[in-house]
Amino acid sequence: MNLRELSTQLGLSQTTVSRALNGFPEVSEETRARVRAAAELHGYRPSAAARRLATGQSGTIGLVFPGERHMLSDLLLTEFLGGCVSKASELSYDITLAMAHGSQSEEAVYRRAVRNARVDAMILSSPLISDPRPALLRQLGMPFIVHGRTQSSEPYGFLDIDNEGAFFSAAKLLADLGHRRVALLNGERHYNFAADRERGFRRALEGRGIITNDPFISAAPMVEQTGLVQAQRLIGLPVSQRPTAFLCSSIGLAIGVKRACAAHGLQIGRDIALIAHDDRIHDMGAETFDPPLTATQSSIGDAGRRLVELCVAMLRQPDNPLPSEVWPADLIVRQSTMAAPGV
Amino acid sequence: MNLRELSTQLGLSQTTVSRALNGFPEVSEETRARVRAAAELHGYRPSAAARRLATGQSGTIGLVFPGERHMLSDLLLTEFLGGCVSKASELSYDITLAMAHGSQSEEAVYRRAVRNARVDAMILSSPLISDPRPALLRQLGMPFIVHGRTQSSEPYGFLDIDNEGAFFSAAKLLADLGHRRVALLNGERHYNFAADRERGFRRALEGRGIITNDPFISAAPMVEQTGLVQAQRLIGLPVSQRPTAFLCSSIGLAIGVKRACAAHGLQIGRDIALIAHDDRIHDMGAETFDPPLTATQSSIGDAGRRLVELCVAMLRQPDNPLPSEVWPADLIVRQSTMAAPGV
DNA sequence: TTTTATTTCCAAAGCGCTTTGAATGATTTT
DNA sequence: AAAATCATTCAAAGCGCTTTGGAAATAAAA
Repeated sequence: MNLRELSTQLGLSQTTVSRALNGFPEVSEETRARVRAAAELHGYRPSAAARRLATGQSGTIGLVFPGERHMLSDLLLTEFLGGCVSKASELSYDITLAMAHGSQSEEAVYRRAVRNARVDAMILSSPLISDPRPALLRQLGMPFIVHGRTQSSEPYGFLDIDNEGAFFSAAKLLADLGHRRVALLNGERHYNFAADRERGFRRALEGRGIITNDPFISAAPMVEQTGLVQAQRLIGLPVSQRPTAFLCSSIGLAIGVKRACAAHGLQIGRDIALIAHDDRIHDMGAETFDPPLTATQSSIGDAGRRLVELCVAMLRQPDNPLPSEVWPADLIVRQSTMAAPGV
Repeated sequence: MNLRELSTQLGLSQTTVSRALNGFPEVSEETRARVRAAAELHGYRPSAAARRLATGQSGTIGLVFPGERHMLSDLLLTEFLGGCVSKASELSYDITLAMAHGSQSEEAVYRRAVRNARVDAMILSSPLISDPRPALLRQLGMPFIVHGRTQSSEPYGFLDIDNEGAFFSAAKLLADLGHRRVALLNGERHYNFAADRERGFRRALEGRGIITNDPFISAAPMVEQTGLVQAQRLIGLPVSQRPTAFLCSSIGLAIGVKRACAAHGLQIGRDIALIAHDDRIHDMGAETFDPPLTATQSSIGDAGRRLVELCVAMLRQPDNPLPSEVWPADLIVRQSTMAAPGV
């Protein structure tokens, strides 16, 4: 059942039926109701393909799959994707994934996506401090929104969490608890979020005479293995020099830290204080950690949902100012933090 | 630059240009070359939307995001998705994700996907032993291919690995090594792959007087936590009754088993034999396990790639017989297996 | 009553491609 | 030389929707 059939059925023109169905004002409520009823009755569904051709909109948002892994570590990716897809479904948008393949550069992926015009907009994730993608997409005329922020002179829409503030609060808590040697297990340095977190960390501790030397800061993929290795290295230091507290950029890292502690007979929350950022990954909640983990938290799934929402809003009202949301990441104090030994 | 412009440029009809570009035989090689050159020169890209409308094909393959988590555990999902997307890119197909949202049943998701006709075909993953989806999609007239198999009387295309054979070989190896108490840590029972694996396991051990009692078989989400809990339970048994070997359906489970062993001072490859199925997840290779893990292996990423390939082939040649590929999962013996104690 | 808005609806022109059915000219065959 | 065959090319009809620019009918204003 297509539009023509439906309209002849109703004795109306395609124009009127189309407008009735799409909520245009210049059609009387009475006929609108009639049209709606008939559409419902005959199970009429407009053809996505025809609409796309006519409007030039594809009803699709693109997402580039990270080529190198642990770029967005896998668990984060799934959770984020889940959020995007679920909100997109609600708004009857599609999410399509692209990926750099073979020898193709990532830039080529974006160029191809734009050329083929199969997506109306793109979501950029894991932006680097200095990321070429916003400039590229703007130049190509493809609308986009960034999950996170980047150092860029040109304007762009984004949704980010307050990484600096979160890590400032967390580090400050540790300082207030009397910790004087605090380690930061962070993500890789070229990511903007990692830089923000380190800045918050330093701002809270510096000027208090608290050591924030390089050996106490790691910047590496945020996986358990990294946490284990780095914590082992730090715990292996002489007792008077080793950190009494760890601040981790992910729960995965925290798991590694815990294992390293266990291997040394140290208990989290008694011998070592531990705070991690909690992205609210399914089945990896800070509250189910043992002991329950003090954490800065912000749901990456919700971020995905909201990004899609913002993206669609951008497409529908292109004249609105670009979105720029910064979500707080509240510090939830649980049992993994305690006063520094000897305080 | 669209087809009309290009064709007037060339002094040819749209028909000829279209056919030249799409490799139809009834156009001379000379004009084909001319057309190609001109298209290249002007950077002509056919409009996906127009093509979709004209052909009724969307150039898109759909994948339904598992609503409940650990259905396809997250890491597997990412790896699988990565494979699908990478091959789809090569074939210039798109992958779009759908998802059950809110109160919607999963069936509704499929129905909606079909109604909206935004995908040409779908890939079904993680089929249950008795799965309603193949019947549903066939009835709705949506082409599909299954990653795995299911108990179904009606025909369907699929790509699966030889789960039964793999677990038969693995269990047989353990038996040959003299193990008499072997535990199976499997995925949840309603999944077809889990049933296949259990069957292979039993076939290898039964009739050899080897215990395959229920207490030695677990069927639960294939995550580390499950491995830890189940192994702790089993290792907690009196020494004369506890298993001397574990067969795991995933490396995640194996990690849990190893942790349980470590807690009991048991060493994999010396005190306890361990074999796991290795889906070749990035950064989780059996060969980097400590000790290197004896494993049945088959890349889930490659499976994703191949499924897309088969799917596209199905669409292009609808008259070909339905694909039915079963990949072997070779048993690679490494250092985690040894003769049973006292043999 | 005539004029002017206002509301409601319509015909027709795209959107850019594929594909059917036919025409043209060149080549063979009779 | 006429008829038949083949290799190329083309004009035109969709695909199913949106949207422009009126037109008809009704209501309000003069």
